[in-house]
Amino acid sequence: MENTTMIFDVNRDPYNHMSRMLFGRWKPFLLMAMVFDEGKTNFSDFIKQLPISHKVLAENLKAMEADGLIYRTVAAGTPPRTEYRLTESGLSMVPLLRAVYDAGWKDMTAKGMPIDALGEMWHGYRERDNRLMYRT
Amino acid sequence: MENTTMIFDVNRDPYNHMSRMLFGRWKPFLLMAMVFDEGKTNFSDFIKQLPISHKVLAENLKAMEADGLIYRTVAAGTPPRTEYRLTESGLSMVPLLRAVYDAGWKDMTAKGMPIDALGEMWHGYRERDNRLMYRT
DNA sequence: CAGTATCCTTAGGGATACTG
DNA sequence: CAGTATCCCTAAGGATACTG
Repeated sequence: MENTTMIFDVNRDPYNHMSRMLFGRWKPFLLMAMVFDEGKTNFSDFIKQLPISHKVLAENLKAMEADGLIYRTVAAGTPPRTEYRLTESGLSMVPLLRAVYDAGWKDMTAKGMPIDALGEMWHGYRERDNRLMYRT
Repeated sequence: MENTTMIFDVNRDPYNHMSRMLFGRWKPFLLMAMVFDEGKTNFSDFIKQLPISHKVLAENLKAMEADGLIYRTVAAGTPPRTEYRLTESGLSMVPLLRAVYDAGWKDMTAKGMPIDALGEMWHGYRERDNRLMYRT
């Protein structure tokens, strides 16, 4: 066969798919928040737990919904309450997230890098203290 | 305890550490290239296999060296040959990369999204064909 | 061959204010 | 409460040319 110029299309690659769908700056936290809240979290609870803006939160939740990781329910009332829950697909990503967190935790520890204490609470590396984990 | 304003420092979080160190646009490919080349790859071999610019490649390799994932050797000669190899630490990341690739491959397949054929060759989902995988 | 050096474009995120 | 709408800023990456 002669010279071929066939090259990678990185945009059709599973790594990039996962980076986009699951490993942005906020998505692992949003997903894990739903796990720790026993499956449902409302909009303002995300805000209380993370230094994220409304805009970025809304964007991320929309993308995750479009990717089939979560779904949204609105309970009527005044004011109405919107809850976000994990789908089966979203739940299936948890072990992978934990594996990534574990590898990162070990690498940072080995290198003597400081690790956020609240993150450790979220992930079971430190005892949870809800007085610290929620802004009121 | 009264109201506390303690919040996350996402920059001290293992997810972000891993995203930065291992999951950029190119790093999984650079790392896997070294695995498939039996541990050593020289600068231009990366260029031949990926649509990456010299500048971005150099930046990524430097960062990976600083993070202890790879190391560099220069063999004297005309021209000199520079080889990059995985460290123990870099090699230890391979199972995690495979797990992420697998999850992404399955998710994309389930959703009917097209997957890059060359990437599949790299990851053992399709038989390797070096005539396709190298630009000459 | 194995890089630097410049310059440019874009996506992701941040701050703030407004609305049903 | 649960979002939109604006505007801004920076970091990652791309194109191209140059060098020991």
